[in-house]
Amino acid sequence: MPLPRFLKLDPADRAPILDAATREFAEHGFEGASQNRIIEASGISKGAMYYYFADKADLYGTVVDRAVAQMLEAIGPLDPFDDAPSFWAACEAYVERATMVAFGMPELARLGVALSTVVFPQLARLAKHVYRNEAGVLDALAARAAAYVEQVLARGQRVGAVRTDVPLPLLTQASMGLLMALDRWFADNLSTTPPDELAALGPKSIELCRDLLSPKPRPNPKQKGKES
Amino acid sequence: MPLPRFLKLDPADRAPILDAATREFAEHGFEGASQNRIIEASGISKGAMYYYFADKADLYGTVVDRAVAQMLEAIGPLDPFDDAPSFWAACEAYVERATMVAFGMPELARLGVALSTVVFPQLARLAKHVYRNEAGVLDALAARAAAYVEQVLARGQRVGAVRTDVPLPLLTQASMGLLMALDRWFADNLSTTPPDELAALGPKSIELCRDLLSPKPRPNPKQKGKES
DNA sequence: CCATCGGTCAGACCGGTGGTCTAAAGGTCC
DNA sequence: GGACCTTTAGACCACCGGTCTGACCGATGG
Repeated sequence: MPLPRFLKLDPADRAPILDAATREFAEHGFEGASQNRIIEASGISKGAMYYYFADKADLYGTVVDRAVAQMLEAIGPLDPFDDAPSFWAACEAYVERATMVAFGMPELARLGVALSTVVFPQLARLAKHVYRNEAGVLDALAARAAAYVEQVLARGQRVGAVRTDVPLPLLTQASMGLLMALDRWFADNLSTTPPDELAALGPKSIELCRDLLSPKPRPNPKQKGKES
Repeated sequence: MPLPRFLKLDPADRAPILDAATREFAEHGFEGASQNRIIEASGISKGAMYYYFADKADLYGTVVDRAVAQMLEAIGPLDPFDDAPSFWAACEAYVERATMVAFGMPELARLGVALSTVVFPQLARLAKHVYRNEAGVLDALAARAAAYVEQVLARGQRVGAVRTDVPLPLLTQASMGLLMALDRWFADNLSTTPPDELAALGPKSIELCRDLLSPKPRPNPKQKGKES
């Protein structure tokens, strides 16, 4: 995303700029961040900044990309699986790892890339009407994540762990929405809920996902009478 | 939210200000909207504007409040119900009405208050790290909507339509996340999906909600072995 | 040896932003 | 008529993201 000149820079010269920008964006968000402050903090001139990056959104995109790459690398790939139970076990483990990573690098996470945003965003699209979309940066991120989740669900379908009676893209959106909400709830209630209760709720939330996503035996799709 | 002086104003004097602000916010979002343009369009002076409203966020909050009130009134209350099937029927009808309303007043909906945001937001909290939160305006909205959904779910629990094995606030968040995602998907795919397919998907999405929220018969919570 | 060249970058500058402030006008009471 | 409070106009402020001029630098070649 940055202008090619920036990539030709010595990494030791690149880092302070991205670090300063990361700090500023993490602290104030995109709109609230001051390009001028970043310039001052990174010790380069305004001319240099606009020589390396097209504009503020470009800088933000570069910063976010770096952070996401770091987080994804720290989380690692989905464990292998070959049937429905192992699929769900792999998902549970992945989410757990992602949570740990997010807690391990809170500044990165706060970059506008809360855990939920990295792993299952769609956030940008949701927010589009309210907030300005940082020149498509988050859209791209959301699309990437959606593609990833969709692929995971497709693999889940192949081993019979995920329902096939709903269009996959819709199921993907639904899953991301649910996961985001769950994630959010845990983040919000971490400090106010007793740890043992919280621990019990982890499996519960996986259960919610399974209830949503598992194939459902429907007696007769044509009939709709209520049976006690 | 506005300063009390504003409320003492003749409604005929209030309207043009709010109308101009609504138009500007709907078109450009909060950050993108220009206070100066609103002032110019509403025909008052800058001094008057800051005499009536504390700041931009205050004006935005007032505008949003009015729009939400209009939408909620247009949607109406949840139909009465007395058992699980009638509960789900009432929910389906409500969502359907909400959708119609949102389509009927797209400018209002686009105010930053997409349907999903009015009815099941939590959006603001999600987006907090990325975007600036318009001085708590959306937080308040989200809290109000969450309270409403939670109350509906509690009533659903009372008639046996909603599971009780998960803390209600968590279930509320989860529902809102799912509903938001579904709503979003429909909004996105409205133009590119054949109408008949879309019509078939409406009930499907209600089915997803039911799968998530219905009480689940669990054989034995202590045992965890996989049975083929 | 010097002129020129592209690449790099410093910082003055621009229009626009949200928000403040002064001072005058209007309304209403004694 | 004068005092007092409310309302209003718009100059003004600091800061914003972004542009642009021109200084500086190392490489090239005549």
